[in-house]
Amino acid sequence: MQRLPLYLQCLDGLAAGTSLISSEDLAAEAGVNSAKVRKDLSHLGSHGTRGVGYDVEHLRFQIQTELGLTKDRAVVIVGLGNLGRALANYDGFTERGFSIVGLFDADPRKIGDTVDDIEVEPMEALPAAVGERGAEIGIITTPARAAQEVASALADAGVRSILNFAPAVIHVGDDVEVRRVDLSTELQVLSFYLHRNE
Amino acid sequence: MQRLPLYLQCLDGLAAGTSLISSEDLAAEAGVNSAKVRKDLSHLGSHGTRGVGYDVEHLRFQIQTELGLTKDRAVVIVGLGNLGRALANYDGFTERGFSIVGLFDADPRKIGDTVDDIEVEPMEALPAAVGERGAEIGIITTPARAAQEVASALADAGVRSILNFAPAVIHVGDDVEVRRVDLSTELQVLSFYLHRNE
DNA sequence: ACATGTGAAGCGCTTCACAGCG
DNA sequence: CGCTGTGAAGCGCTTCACATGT
Repeated sequence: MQRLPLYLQCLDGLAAGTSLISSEDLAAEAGVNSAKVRKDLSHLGSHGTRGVGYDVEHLRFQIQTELGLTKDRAVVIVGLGNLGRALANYDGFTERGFSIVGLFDADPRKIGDTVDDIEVEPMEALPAAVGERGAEIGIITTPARAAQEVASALADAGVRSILNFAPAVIHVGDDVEVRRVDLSTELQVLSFYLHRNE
Repeated sequence: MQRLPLYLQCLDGLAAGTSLISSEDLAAEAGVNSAKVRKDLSHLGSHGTRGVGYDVEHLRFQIQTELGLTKDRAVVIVGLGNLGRALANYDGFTERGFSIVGLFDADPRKIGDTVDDIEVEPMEALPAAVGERGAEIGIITTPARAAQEVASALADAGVRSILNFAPAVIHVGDDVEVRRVDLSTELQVLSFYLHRNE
């Protein structure tokens, strides 16, 4: 089901006039097999029209519903180095229904800075802020050494989903979903493919 | 083989004195099954010692060799918005043997800016720069609408691996490896899990 | 005794191929 | 006639379990 956001992105990239799309065309756009597309979409009870294809607008709505994108999600970011600041300013989040409701950093010199009109708060303010503002997702953009402590703090505060950009593996309870995005890992995988063809 | 960078990261995170590690311990650290670790490591002819475990330093060397991390890789970044600038400044790249050899942007106002001591050049300079500086990897941090054009330009210039942060699906020839990192997609997947438990 | 390395079984995802429907 | 929806086959990854080696 990790492909649904990909499909959504493909639908967004379609020419403005397109109101119908076949599984074949969507598959080509997404770079996957068309049977896979049909199976994925059938899982959401998506009734396309046989002989015609899928209604783009309806499909978009169904995917958004399945992903729980119909309501806004409150997000906090911990660690306002270059990456944290870039994410705080990233329009793509707000455009897709993710509201940033808090920025936190352990460095006293950064407290009080404003990034994207939001004030940076100290770590001590995190637990209360998460509860009061209903934050469900935490983004970690700290150095590796701070990542585990921050993850635990987020989990304790009630955050149930963590997106970890720190180059460290973090461990939390089973009730918290963690996704790891490591920039160096991505380059290393590319390096592997380059190396393979040498 | 996408797990090798993860293992490498776990090895980096180990306490300083640790010179031996069992598949069980490494698996726990990485959050995977221990049989998987052994199978992965056996694929690189990694001879651990039965009854003892793996030599951490030797293992690290073997993984780095397998990933082709023994030589530096030259990287160019296209698109110097917030994210591009954050990546240009990201120490993790240089620490792991990836050298940034060029920064490019289509916006004339950004040309000549320096980011991390590197000057931003216009898109027209890309083809020659990639060839002269031996760039093998291109990072795309442009808006979605520019991503395809930039990807094609990179491929034409001779780049064989692309890391795409733009929220768009790009299409290139089979001789170019593309990895997609979409920040919104990550949040959408987390949203799905949140939604699932509601 | 203990941990690796690995056949073999298991499992889920992917792909095929076609029946069913518009 | 065209495209969806889906059983069934295929395929690769994961996991088990144990023989092997130190």
